[in-house]
Amino acid sequence: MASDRAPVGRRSTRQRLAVLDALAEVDDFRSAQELHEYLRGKGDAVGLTTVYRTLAALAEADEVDVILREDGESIYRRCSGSHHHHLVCRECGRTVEVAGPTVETWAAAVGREHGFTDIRHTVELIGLCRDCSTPATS
Amino acid sequence: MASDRAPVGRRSTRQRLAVLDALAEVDDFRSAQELHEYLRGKGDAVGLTTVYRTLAALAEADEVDVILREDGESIYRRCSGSHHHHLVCRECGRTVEVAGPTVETWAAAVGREHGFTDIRHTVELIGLCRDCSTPATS
DNA sequence: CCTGTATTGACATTCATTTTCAATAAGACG
DNA sequence: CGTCTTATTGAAAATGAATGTCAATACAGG
Ligand SMILES: [Zn+2]
Ligand SMILES: [Zn+2]
Ligand SMILES: [Zn+2]
Ligand SMILES: [Zn+2]
Repeated sequence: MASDRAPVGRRSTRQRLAVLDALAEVDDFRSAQELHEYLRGKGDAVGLTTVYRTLAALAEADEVDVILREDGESIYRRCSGSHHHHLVCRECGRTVEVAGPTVETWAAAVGREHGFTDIRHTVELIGLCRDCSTPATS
Repeated sequence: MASDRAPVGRRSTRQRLAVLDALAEVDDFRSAQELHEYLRGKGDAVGLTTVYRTLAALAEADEVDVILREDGESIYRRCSGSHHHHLVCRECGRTVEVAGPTVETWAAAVGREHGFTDIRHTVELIGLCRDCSTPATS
């Protein structure tokens, strides 16, 4: 069944399944280090190197989203196939996926206007979710 | 004249002027390491630590723009005060500043729609400029 | 000039990510 | 099943950006 899920010369190993499981369980952005730690906690340990390699492969295959945190560390998340952006709460990390036809159009227009082609873009939104923006300390 | 250019307790040193000069000369995004190398080449050497410190201070004071390159390294550029985004050529690095009222509006709307407040955003465009998109090897 | 304090920079340190490479396991074939 | 080929793993070392340390130095005011 999973005919095109396993590119030629790609084997199915305990480690890869473990990383995929972890990504499914914590449906949220996590760094490679964090996932490695999480797996270790579950008793389902996977070498850090392998976590990095697996995530890189998944990102390459567009099976996960990668964004750069402000401190430069990459964080990964299992991701719906189609193109979209993220609205992330800077307090609790809650993430909402957002489709942005508006931005896509804008990006293309701006590029054309300046003679640029093959435009790609990075768009991330950061804010405070409803829960986290309450005045606090009741 | 430059009354508010030098915050209280900030001295004017050869090193700081050198970094500012460098930023003025290469009117383009450069990493701290690259600027350090550039200054060393000009014979106007400045310690790497100082380059980092100076850039951080300038960024803090909104005198330079900072963006995260895809490899996670921070790159800096002398910057016009008002808020804007960048359209960068992935080949030659040519940069165009772009004002994006469209995106600002979209970002605010999306945030509101999901109950988020205090929205900030990251928007960068990457493409090929006219020169670099020619079929090549003429 | 003198002096107090901000600043500098060589060096050490941290920490994410990558590289190395010998040991291991997946999967094909008989 | 065994066997063999090759992808995969992971511990340890290497890389490289960024930050911390701290004694030496230079700015600026008096
Ligand atoms: Zn929140
Ligand atoms: Zn988009
Ligand atoms: Zn903007
Ligand atoms: Zn170009």
